[in-house]
Amino acid sequence: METTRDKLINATFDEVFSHGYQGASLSDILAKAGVHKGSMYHFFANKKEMALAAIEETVLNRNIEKYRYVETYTGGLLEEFYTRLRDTSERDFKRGCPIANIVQEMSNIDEEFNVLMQSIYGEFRSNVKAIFDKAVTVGEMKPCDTTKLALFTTSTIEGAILSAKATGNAQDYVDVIEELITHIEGKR
Amino acid sequence: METTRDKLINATFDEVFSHGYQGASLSDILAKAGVHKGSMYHFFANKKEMALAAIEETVLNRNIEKYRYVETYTGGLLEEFYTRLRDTSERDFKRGCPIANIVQEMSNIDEEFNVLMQSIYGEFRSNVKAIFDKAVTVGEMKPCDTTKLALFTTSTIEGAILSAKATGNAQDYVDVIEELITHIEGKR
DNA sequence: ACTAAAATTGACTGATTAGTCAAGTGCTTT
DNA sequence: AAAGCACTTGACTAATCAGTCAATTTTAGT
Repeated sequence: METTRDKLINATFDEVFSHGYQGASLSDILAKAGVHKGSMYHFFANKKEMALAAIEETVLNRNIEKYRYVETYTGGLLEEFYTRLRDTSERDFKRGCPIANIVQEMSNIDEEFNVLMQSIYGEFRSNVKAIFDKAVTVGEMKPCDTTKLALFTTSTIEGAILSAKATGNAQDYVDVIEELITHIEGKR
Repeated sequence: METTRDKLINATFDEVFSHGYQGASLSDILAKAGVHKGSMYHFFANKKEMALAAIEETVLNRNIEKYRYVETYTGGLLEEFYTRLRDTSERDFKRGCPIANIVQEMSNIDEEFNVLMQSIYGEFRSNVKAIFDKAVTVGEMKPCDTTKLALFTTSTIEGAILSAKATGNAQDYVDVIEELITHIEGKR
């Protein structure tokens, strides 16, 4: 069952993803969630705390499943990584990447957002690094500076999503990803 | 001499760069510019038109100089491109890339912003493509799909700036750029 | 069934928002 | 010097913003 708090978290994440934090209207969130203002202030101190909770919890939940395969998978780890990278079915190129959006909008404005996004972004990077590290361990890849490769990979992925958002053309994402994969393959 | 309109354009660009379009306060812009509200509405129909003008004109002015070297330069074009890429002295990693910021914030919200950013982003890409094209022409680089290489390059640059903004570490930008240059060098 | 706590309701506040406008200033042209 | 136009001034409006709160209902524990 979706509790009142869940409704608020989901509506907030969606609204912030669409309009940014500053552009997110509290009344719109409440209308979307079907929750009254007083109820919201019962669960959250203010708009900011609710938004921070929405981002943290939503991203956390998604990532738990997203990178589970790395631990269980034994063979063809990089291929699996590529396949997931190529998969555009769950990407929303109109809205872009929720993490990147918030980083761009809030990192230099608000310290609490900055801290949260630093942690989320760092986690993203270390998840990718873990894939490369494992690929090296199991012999799928020659030893290399996986920290820098993960930084390069995550940066390029975010850039690819941005390009597709800027042009309105999902193919841009695909093209960048293919070139990125070629680059990573050069390390084998 | 800095006209009233110039003051408004500059203050608007700076304020939008810092706080985003939606987060930009008209009163703050006016205070920063030292211009009264009525004056502003004499030059611009509304906040949005002023912001669009500020972005377009500022970016236009900067790009006119930024890529002039491509036409005049004859030898070591790629090296010059790398040097400029490596130069972080004019980058503001706290605020990130003004273009990317606006794309992220506004492309999916407002059609006028979308059109403008699509044009600016397209120009960025074709400027980079022109460098690779010329490099191929003068024999600095083997013939290749310069359209896709330019897409990859611009995407990765934007991703690099985002990474540095997310972590607050300018070195991230430098590291990504070095890997990017290595990748481009592979095409020679 | 009774009590207490948790959750909900919705009207209200004060601040801030973008935008309007009538009156006034000052430069330019004749 | 007179007229006309570009520009400036700052008070004003209406809407929206986040946030408050006392009263009420619902739920849970005994």
